Amino acid sequence: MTIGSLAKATQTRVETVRWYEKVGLLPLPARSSGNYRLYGPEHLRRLSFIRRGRALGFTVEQIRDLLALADERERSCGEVDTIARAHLADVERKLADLTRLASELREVIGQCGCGSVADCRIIEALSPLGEPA
Amino acid sequence: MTIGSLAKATQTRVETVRWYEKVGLLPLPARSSGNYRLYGPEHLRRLSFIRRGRALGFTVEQIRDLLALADERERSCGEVDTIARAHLADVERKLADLTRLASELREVIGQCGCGSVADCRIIEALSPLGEPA
DNA sequence: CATGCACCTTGTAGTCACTACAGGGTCAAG
DNA sequence: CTTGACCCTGTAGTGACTACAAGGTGCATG
Repeated sequence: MTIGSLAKATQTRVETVRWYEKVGLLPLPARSSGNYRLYGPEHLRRLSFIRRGRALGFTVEQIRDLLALADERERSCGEVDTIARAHLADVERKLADLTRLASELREVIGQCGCGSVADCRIIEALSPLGEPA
Repeated sequence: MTIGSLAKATQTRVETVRWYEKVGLLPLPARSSGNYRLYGPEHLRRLSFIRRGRALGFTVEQIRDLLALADERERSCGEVDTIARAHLADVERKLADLTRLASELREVIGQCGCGSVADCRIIEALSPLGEPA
């Protein structure tokens, strides 16, 4: 399959596929007589793995590690577990931050009577030292 | 005050203060005889505004808009409200995404019996088409 | 056979909000 | 007079792509 079909099959942009190749996540594919990249089912599997990992929020470096581990099939799964748990902890931290942030924002917005900027509560809330300008 | 004191007072890095100046969020300060930047209370107020906005997750562009609006004090506060509500909607979307993601991750991790990679559920969960490698 | 069009190629530069130097200058204390 | 903390400008790097520019390939249609 060409890069276009591979991209479509994995919901990826063509440029992104080439970028994964450049940073070494995808192995170099065969080339056609006209120098087009030609991919097989192996590439499709690997790219699917990468995309699923990205959708779960793993960084490219984490995915690189996971791919390397996945290739050593007899090895213990402990490191995989460690990476995944570290990532979950990260996500949970972000979740807590965002939750706090959303409630602060809701509070700020709720106070806006939508009069003039001079007595806008939102602007005031952003200016802890007094009026701006 | 010098850039260092301003930075300390607003919990900002010196480089970041200079960067805000470069992108036009902070007005050019006076200079000392030795070419040091010299800031007054006006700069402190403005930088506090910027930092509080960033802490609430507004983008630099949104803050630029908010600052411009804050300077027109007789204007209606509607646009400020619009920006803030758009941002809240954004945050709530991210929150929903992260929540879904965390529960997916927890599920994947929960299934890991920590045997060998060959039958690791985490790796399997990342490979929707079958085994990787 | 020529033309058009979709697709492919390489390479470079841009995004966002900083961060990290390198290579120097300034200032106050000891 | 030297040390050390601070300051200056400018450039390059971060992550994970995205967006071209300038050109080549492959196939269908006239």
